[in-house]
Amino acid sequence: MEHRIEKIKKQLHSQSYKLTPQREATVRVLLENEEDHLSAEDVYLLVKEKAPEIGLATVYRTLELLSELKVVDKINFGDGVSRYDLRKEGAEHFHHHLVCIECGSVKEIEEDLLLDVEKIVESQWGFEVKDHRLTFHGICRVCQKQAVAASSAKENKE
Amino acid sequence: MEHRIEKIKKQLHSQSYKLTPQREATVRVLLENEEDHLSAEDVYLLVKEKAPEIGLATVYRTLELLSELKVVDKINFGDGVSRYDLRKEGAEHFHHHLVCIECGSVKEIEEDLLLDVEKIVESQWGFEVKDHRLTFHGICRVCQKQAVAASSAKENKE
DNA sequence: TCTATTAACGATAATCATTATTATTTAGTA
DNA sequence: TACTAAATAATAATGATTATCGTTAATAGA
Repeated sequence: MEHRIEKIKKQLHSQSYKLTPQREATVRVLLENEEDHLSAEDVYLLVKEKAPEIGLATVYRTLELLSELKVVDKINFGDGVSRYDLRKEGAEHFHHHLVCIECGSVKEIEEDLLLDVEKIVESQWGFEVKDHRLTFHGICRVCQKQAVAASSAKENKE
Repeated sequence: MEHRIEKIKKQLHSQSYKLTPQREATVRVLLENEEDHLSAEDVYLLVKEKAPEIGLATVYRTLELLSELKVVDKINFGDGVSRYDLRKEGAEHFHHHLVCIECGSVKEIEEDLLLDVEKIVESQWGFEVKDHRLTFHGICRVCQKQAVAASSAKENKE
């Protein structure tokens, strides 16, 4: 964890930004909740637990800054809120998401599945790909099992 | 065009919705601007040209309805506005987008490039894919050429 | 060390897209 | 023709995000 904070600190310094206590607190919250997809409000509330004097605007400013530096990715699942996701160490690309339309869960895929597709896009459309966003909507493993269980229960009943 | 409106009318009727004049005007605007990625506000202004009495809320409601019926897809390019895109006839999936980070242009790709990737997701993550959203960010053909032209001009100057 | 300069901050007002409300209109039907 | 429910227009309300502005903290030079 400290190692990653050091790294982010260097990234900030390289663009002559500072890692202020507020920014550090925000980054720590992101690191501690890496699995989640926090909204700015979520981050604000979590940071407030440790540093109650922080302002919401600062959280927004920090997230925006981290987003520009590609430390976090700003994503939007269509619910009207932006969510912020730490980019994994060394990852060049945005990771992919699996959004379950039943339970709303979001799972991440680290593997880059788009290398071949990007080659096609570059050769066929002459488009130089810099980054991508890929989200699948569907039914997660858990909900599939529940659906099966529910339908067999119904059969027994009938 | 009339053919496609008829089809949408049937889709509405099948769920016992009506194709009111306001809804029809909205659909026509979408059909006439199929290449663009209009925001609700954009649609509203265009519809207003033909049917000035329409209200913004009605446009929102109509777009939401068409979105539920999968007639249009609601997309978000991260600029804080939802955009609405007619789904092509017979298309089962959302089409892909190429967003240029230089000039902001958005190009569509009709071909489904994700069939293989979806198979991997289904087999490896047990996730039943229903739909997808794929956007590439990068530099379009035009901007690439301009960059080349600009750098060679610079060389000549030096 | 002291002061000037600037970045960063907190509080809060402003903005803007979207949604909710409500009274009215329309279409279909008995 | 009158009844009922859906759909609408106008507008108020909401909620996320951004801008403003006075204050604070960090840094650099005298």
